[in-house]
Amino acid sequence: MTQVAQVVVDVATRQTDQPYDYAIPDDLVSVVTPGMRVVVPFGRRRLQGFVVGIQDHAAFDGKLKPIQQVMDLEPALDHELLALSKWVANTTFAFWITTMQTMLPAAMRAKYARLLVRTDQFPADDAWGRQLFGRSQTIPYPEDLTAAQTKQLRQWADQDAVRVEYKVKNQARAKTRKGVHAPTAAVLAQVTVPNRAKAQQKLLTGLQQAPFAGTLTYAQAAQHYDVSEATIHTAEEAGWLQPATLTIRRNPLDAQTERDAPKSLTPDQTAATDQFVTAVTNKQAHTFLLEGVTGSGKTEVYLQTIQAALDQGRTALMLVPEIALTPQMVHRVYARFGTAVAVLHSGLSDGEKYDEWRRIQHQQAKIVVGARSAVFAPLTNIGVIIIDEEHESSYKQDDSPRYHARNVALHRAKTFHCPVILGSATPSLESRARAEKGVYTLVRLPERINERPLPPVHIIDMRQAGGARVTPDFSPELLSALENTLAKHEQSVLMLNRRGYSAQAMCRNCGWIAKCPNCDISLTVHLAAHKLVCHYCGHEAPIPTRCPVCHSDKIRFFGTGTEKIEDQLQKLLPTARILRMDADSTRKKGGHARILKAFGSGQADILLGTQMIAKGLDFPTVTLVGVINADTALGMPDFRASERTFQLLTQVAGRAGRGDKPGAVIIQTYNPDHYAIQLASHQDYESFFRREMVVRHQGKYPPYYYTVLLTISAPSESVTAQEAYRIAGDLKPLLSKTAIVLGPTPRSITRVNNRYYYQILVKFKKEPALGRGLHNLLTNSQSLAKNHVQVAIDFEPQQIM
DNA sequence: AGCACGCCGACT
DNA sequence: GTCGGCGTGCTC
Repeated sequence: MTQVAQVVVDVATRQTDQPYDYAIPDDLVSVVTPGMRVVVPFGRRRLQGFVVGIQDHAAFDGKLKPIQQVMDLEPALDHELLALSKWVANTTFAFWITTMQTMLPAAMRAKYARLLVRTDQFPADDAWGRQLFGRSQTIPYPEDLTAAQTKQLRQWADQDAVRVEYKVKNQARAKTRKGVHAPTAAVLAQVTVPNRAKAQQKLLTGLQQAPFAGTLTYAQAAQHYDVSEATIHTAEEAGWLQPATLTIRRNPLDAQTERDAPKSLTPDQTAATDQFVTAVTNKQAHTFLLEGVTGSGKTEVYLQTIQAALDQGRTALMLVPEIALTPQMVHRVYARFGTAVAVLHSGLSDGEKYDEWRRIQHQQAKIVVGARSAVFAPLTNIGVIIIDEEHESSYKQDDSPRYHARNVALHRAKTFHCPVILGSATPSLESRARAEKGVYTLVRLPERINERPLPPVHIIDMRQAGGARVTPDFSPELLSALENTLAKHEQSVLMLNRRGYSAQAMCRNCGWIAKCPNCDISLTVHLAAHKLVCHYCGHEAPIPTRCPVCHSDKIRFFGTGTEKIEDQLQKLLPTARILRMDADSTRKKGGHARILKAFGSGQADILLGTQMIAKGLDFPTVTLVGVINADTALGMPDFRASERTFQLLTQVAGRAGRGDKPGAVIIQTYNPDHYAIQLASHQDYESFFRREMVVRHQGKYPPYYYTVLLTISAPSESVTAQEAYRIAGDLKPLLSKTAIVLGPTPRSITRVNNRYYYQILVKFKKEPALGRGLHNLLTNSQSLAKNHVQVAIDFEPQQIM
């Protein structure tokens, strides 16, 4: 009886998004397991694929090709993750292969090499052929061949003089070090070393007096016995130490971290922890919404709940926004749980991520802390899942697979029968509304632990301040507050809401504006690099000295970029040391942490930056927080604009005066009466929630309605529009009367990278047939592929623009 | 995604 | 007459 494996192949297209049947060779029958990565022939290529099932009969009635090799000794995805990958693919309209790849560390994603091999038929006298191959039998397939060369190769291929081979490479490799096994006393007793070999003798007596167990690396052994690594090597050559290969963890975290003990809890914290622990113990797949202001001690509640899960022999998963995954935060978890913690964040190299992933898979790590993708950590027996700052939009991935970590967490929790804790000072409306309906249990931590009052918040009306303003961007109030803070040798943080406010180059004479040739958007001026950059496609151009239209030399810059604000500020406060933190200054690896560290150690007086400084920043030394333009987000045509503004301002306001000195917050705005700004200044989440719910109800938006955004794009605008209308037309008959279809409309920036984008937004309450319908619509649509049309489906999009 | 098969314009 | 353009269709 032949065994047949169903394999999903590494080709992410709609046509190939299905399992293919492969014969399992006899010698692999006992090895091949669902969840394993295998190499299979596909057409004339060789590809990586995932085994998703094993059967004794093929559904395919052609000749089956055999699996070529297995890439794993144990399945890369266990049963739970395999099923989860299928579920995520279905619910996010992604390809199955894409969701499976997403679950693995980057180092485990296949790399393909195309090789050219010459046979003994290969003509020895051909000049180009000799140059091409040199002495090698196999070479990488040559790039950029001329037409004549391609033809020559094809001819040789026909004559069996050359053949093309495909190789699947697995880059994942544990890092190893040379080491030695512990020798037995019996072996040591028999060793003789010459008298003059002082180092050897020292090592030998050392080993006899203080033997070690297991294995040590060369370096460890050398240090331990105070000899050189060469001495260890010599002993190994002499044969009385046995060589060993040790797997090294690339990311050895500060092993010296001092362990801390659980802190005593306030009555509120105790009540919350008790509820969570009960749910862990009773294996309830229940969701809690932990609503607690900044400084109310949510983290301690998390840590003690995790401890309870560990005590019951279970594991824990804790998600944190990437930006909040700071060394301080990570340190806190280590201090409590030591090496049982694995951390997954973007600062790790691929190799380090792979090591952490393996530690989790091998159950050496019981607690996983990480950003969005850590929700797929290969934990088994999960006892609790925590999502901190649950309102953060970064939990939703904005390219395929467009999953929301919160939804994935809820699904895994059901599988493991464990509770989910969603924590936030400003919960998303979706979550807070579910708590209102009793779907989630609302748990509150209303008080700050040290009862430190919230800093006073001043709202500056920038419409009024017009005449008095020192510069267009600084009100007198903000400037004098900055001066005072500087005089007191205290630190300030200034936030600039950059969206839509980047510096542009314009001709004062004719009004010409530098635009991107590939996108419908103006280029942004980067003074430091002295060039124009498109933030959408990355196109770069030099800053012109003369206008290309009227040839005048009156090119000026306008708009408010962080760079420009920094210049203004430096002129206004010549003695201030200003540190700028934005996408440009943090691009390099670790740039973010480096800037924060410099500021934390007092190397600057003012930290100027974009939204990223509102989050993951915790410096007790900061006494003034200024927001230069609070309301740029409010002008966005997005129903979440108010929610975002409220969350951001509430968060920023919580940053001032965390230490002993009182703080102050100054918010400059053109909408001083807007409820999001008013309520944020009072940190009044509950009122904001009630108010915003009314708005959402009237607008038929989440949480009252679900949304699905279809984005249709193609290189031709007419094709894009035509397909968008066709899709909208096909969609409407599938929907009930309560559903609303908006669009198609061109996206606000219609052309990006020479593709045109149209959108359709569907709002609905309950459409059981919609998911299936959308799938069918795309699978059956032949015209799409033909016209290079791409359709992206985003369930519950975070950005609608 | 690749890769091949297949049917129409500018070259040896 | 052939080379080669990229439209169309398949990969277990």
